[in-house]
Amino acid sequence: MTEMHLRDALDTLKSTGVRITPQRHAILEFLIQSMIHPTADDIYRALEGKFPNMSVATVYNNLRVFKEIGLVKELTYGDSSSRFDFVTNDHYHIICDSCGKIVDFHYPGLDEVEHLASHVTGFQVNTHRMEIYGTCPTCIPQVTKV
Amino acid sequence: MTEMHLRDALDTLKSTGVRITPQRHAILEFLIQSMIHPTADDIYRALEGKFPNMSVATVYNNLRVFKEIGLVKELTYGDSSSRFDFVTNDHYHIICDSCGKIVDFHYPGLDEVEHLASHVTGFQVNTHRMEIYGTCPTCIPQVTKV
DNA sequence: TATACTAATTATAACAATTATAAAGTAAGA
DNA sequence: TCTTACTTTATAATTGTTATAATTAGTATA
Repeated sequence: MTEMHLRDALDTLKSTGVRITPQRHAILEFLIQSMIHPTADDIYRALEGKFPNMSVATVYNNLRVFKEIGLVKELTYGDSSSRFDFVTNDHYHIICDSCGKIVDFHYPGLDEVEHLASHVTGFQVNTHRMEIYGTCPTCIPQVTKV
Repeated sequence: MTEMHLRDALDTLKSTGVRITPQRHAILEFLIQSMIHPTADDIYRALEGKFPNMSVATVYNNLRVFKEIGLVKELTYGDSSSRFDFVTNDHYHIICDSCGKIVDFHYPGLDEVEHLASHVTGFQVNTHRMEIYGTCPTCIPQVTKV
């Protein structure tokens, strides 16, 4: 699973003429196998064992590159720093207001909203984003108790 | 229309025990009558004529207060700074990728998504956000032309 | 395989949005 | 009016992100 995604991602790099460096390889690998929708800093700290000299700028630069070629999505929630998500099939996120955990879920039918929005506003629609906020099962007891 | 919203908003302040200061009054008034979903800095600059000594911190503090009592929503898109939106009835935003314009539109049926998400993930759902991205009618000619 | 060219990385500085702090000022109830 | 707790102000600090310039390293080509 991870290997397949990684191989696909590296192919995408090759076919778009983006050089495959050890840092890029490692960042992609981490993004793919990570389930935590990491921040740039998460990635930086996760890889500083393997690349003691890597600069934060490298992380940001490459995340920008990955975004440009469509491998990665940037998630900007209310909190200070962006999170990054390796793009597989379309999914949405549900976020715990209490502990911040992000869980993926899938919902097929949001194309209709795009059509309506396009019709009402005259925009040419490209894409959309949606997030749901709530309390995760782990946090419900704490939040509910008086 | 503006007056009504403003009166309601001031009532909300009173009933939640938040003091009504001239700065708060002006920030709310600006948020309500402004159609541009302003940034904190937009607000600050819009009011520096009326309040030459107002501090940016005041703007941020009060936007936080307004958010806490539900008068205002913070919109965090990809770009650097947050935008703020006075909460009236539920609406969504469609954003032009080319010029950044934000247009409101209304769509009733997203409760179903909340239910499904709740069912699949076990979360207790509070709210959601959605934005649509595309090209606005004004920008379509520029983007389309070869 | 060696060479050369171009792009990527690093280290650092700069920047910009936001938040923290402490002192001075003020809204609103007694 | 007086008092007190909350707000504002001014400023400094913090933090996430980007720009710069020099060094390093992929990759195509011979």
